Amino acid sequence: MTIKGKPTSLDIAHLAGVSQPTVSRALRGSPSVNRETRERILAIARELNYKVDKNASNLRRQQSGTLALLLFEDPTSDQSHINPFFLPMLGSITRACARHGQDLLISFQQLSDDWHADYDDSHKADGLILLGYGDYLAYQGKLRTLVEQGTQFVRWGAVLPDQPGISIGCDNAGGGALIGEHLAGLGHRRIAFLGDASSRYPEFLDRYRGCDAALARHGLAMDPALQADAESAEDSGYAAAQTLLARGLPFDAVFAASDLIAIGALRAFAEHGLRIPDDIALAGFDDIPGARMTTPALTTVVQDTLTAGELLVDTLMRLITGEPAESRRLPTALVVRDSTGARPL
Amino acid sequence: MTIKGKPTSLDIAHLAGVSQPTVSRALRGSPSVNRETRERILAIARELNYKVDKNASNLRRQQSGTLALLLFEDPTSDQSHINPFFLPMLGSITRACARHGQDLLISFQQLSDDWHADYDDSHKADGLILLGYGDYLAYQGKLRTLVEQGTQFVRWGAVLPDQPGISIGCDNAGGGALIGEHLAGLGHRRIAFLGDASSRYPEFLDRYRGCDAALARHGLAMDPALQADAESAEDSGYAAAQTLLARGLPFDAVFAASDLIAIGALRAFAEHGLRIPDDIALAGFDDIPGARMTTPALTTVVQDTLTAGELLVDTLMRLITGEPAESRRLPTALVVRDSTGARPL
DNA sequence: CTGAAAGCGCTTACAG
DNA sequence: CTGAAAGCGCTTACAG
Repeated sequence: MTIKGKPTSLDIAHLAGVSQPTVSRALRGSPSVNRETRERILAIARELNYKVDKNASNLRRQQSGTLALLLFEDPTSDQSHINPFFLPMLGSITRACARHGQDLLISFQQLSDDWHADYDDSHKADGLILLGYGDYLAYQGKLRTLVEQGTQFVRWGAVLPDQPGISIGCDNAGGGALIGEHLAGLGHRRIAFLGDASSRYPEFLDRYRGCDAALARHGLAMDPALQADAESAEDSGYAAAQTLLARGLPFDAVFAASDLIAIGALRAFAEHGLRIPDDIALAGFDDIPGARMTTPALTTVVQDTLTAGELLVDTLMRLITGEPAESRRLPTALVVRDSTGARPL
Repeated sequence: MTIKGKPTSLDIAHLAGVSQPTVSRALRGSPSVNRETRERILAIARELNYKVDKNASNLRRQQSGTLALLLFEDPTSDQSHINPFFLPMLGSITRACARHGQDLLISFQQLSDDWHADYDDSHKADGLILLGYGDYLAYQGKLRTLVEQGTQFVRWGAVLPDQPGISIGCDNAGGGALIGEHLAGLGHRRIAFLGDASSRYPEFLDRYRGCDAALARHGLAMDPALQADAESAEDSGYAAAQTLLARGLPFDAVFAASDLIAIGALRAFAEHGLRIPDDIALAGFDDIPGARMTTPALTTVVQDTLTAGELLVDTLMRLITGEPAESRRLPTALVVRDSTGARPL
């Protein structure tokens, strides 16, 4: 018997001398199929290299077996730039999906797009993973829409009390405290902050506050006059450092809200003849791959992106299957390198 | 009329007072639908936030409307590492897919997996994009299987004459020549090569040969005794540099087959007290984001990854729609930084 | 220009 | 343990 095109379960049924539904049951491991029958069917399926047609299966079961990953690009950066911080996360997300037998659709979005009403409605995905640094207020409304629509989603970002949906994030305040403790311990007093420390950027805000809290334990405090807005991009960090320098206020250390910002600031300081860490100590956040390669290498805070990716997928699957799920904060750790002058160069 | 769950085309048909097939035609912009009717239907669809069910549509049309991106991970590196070189390409691929109205499934694979028989057979994707540095011989057989199965695919990598399927790659020989010309022009004579320069790694081999050809124009040649195997990973580059140094042969410049290899080599040289570029000039290939951040910053060859991503998708779509398509080599350019000492530090 | 009919390849009650 | 039947939501000839 020759089969034109890809084999279907009906082809296998004919070859095995059973009905098509029996093939379906055998393939899905239903216990109500006779062992011999099942084995015969499986053997034939293997030989024909049969694969269940996902479209038919999904249509019938009214689910998609796929998750969608929406990566929000920084609208300011040129389109070739994806925050390298998300790279290892991407890896662990795809692996976690594979473990759950889910396919992963990936899509890059602008915060302004109407991504909130596509994947779910068209049955392309059972749930959404939202990834990206960005202006929180700009998309909070869309998150609310997702909740109203009953769309299942998890988001990487700051874990806030009043927030729509479930978020997985790192302990930003704790990470900020690590930096504050480190800098204060090195004897620095006037610590500048590069990054938007407002409720628009809650992750940065938490890092700022955490740092401030740590300083308080040393009788110090962050000075709002030493804060300059920046979003997580090199150019933005460069500009923020320029802004800070232009103010002419003294400072002896800088906490950049992300490594990308720190790298931009490094360039600005170099252009002004400022030596890091001799003149100014500089710390970042994220521990992106490039953080070890800068000169001097960046002191920073590492987040457990591998666990984060897995948790994101696991949590979304729980949501989809109706199991209880909750937001989570993951621990952070300090990575001391040369840019804070804590170890001999 | 209240609709339970997501609206279907039948819901819209009822509301519009037409048959369900007419709704389908109107939605797909069929010219044979009366303008008024179409507009009425579209208005209702918009209001209900109706989206065509992909599973049903794909099942009926016997296609998937999605492309699958298979990213091959370096089996030696720990699982958190994706070659950063592919990051901008990933971005341009997803954007190109969106332009073509295709969804993008992403999956990380080991070369050893049997990815060659899954996406296509289960109708999950209409075509495959294969991305990754790796041992070519290890998967050439699988490429052949894909061709035999009639699976549509494009691959990023060396463009070779006798190769199964279609490849998009950069002009590796041309890029290698740029490095050879640059190093010879700076007066270097004994140029080592870090990278597997065999037919297992045809991209590296082309870079090696291109460099050799450029040297020939200066009365020089690559010396096989100064070549050490490495695959594209930092650790592998570190090890290769150690191997090279252990041979005790003199050399004044090093061409690393990729930036990752160069970065590993940088570490090895530093440990041996060798200064770059004073003692040894070092050049890489790829211009990954980290290449500007090393100390000294890496001289390297940049590939047009943005165009590459687009071309990969465009070519695959041509294959799927049965239009003529062919392999292509994209131009490269030299990026001179500090590691070859060509400009004052 | 529109409708009635068929069918894509599955899964899942329902009988037996 | 297995089969006959229905149906998931579309698209596409085929009539009219």
